[in-house]
Amino acid sequence: MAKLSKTKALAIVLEEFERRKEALSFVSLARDLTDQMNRTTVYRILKRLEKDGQLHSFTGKDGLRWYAMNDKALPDSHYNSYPHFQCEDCGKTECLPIEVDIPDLPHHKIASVSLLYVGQCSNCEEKSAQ
Amino acid sequence: MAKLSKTKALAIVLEEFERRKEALSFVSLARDLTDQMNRTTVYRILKRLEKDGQLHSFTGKDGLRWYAMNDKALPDSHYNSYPHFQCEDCGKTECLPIEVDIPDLPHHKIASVSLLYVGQCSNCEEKSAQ
DNA sequence: GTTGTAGTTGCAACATGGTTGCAATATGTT
DNA sequence: AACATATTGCAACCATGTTGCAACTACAAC
Repeated sequence: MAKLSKTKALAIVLEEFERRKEALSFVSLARDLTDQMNRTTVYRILKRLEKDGQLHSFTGKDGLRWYAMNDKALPDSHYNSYPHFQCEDCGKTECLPIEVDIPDLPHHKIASVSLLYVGQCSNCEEKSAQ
Repeated sequence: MAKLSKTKALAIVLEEFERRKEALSFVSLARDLTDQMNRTTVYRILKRLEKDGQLHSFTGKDGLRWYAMNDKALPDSHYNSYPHFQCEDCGKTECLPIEVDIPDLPHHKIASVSLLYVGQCSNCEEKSAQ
């Protein structure tokens, strides 16, 4: 298994990530592409691309699964402690291109660390300040 | 609204947290208490206790909602950046009684930060080492 | 203790996210 | 072209979380 075929659906999903340049939830992506493919297909393409190392995934503040492109300049291991931001008003989610120094835990074997900042994006902050 | 009545169900839930001294997911708690109350009741009691400041909640690695008792010695604000650990083998989740220094983000108004370590608990590490 | 009100519970129903089995189809290799 | 393998659509399913409503319980005022 697991030889990545170049299908139309795969291309559409990848284009979507390249065009929008932001993290996308499975749910919203499936909704946006509903005319072009079945949501099961979206679901499986995301899994495939993640396994293939082109995307990484994380859990948003509401427990939804989000996906974003991997930066080819970074080693895979970077994504073991990759910080993200999610806006509590509009739900929009960003990858944060920063390194955060996370201390080790004694007596635990740590495989990965997820760090999610929750707050207002600049857009929503402006709106709510009016 | 929001005056906390001392009901039997509430007492049972609180006892469960005090007895087990660990984080509990809504799902497992509802399952464990299934003979004693309806899962909707568990669900609402957890919400109530969280609002009341006796519990805090967070999202586990699989997107499930977890609850744990607040340490009365700590200010509420502590729970805005409270780290947790979850075992990737057995799913067990712990509150980590440590402070992690999370850097501010420029151009973002941060309300809270969630930090989840994922790895093996000492129990599962032993098992898998055999 | 009786009464009244506000808060709580059970139940059934529902919404959503995520997942699988399977048959039909597309891809890529020889 | 023929074959093996990977991919897709569909329908079905499961789990988590959530709500509306009527019945009930806690509790404070009397």
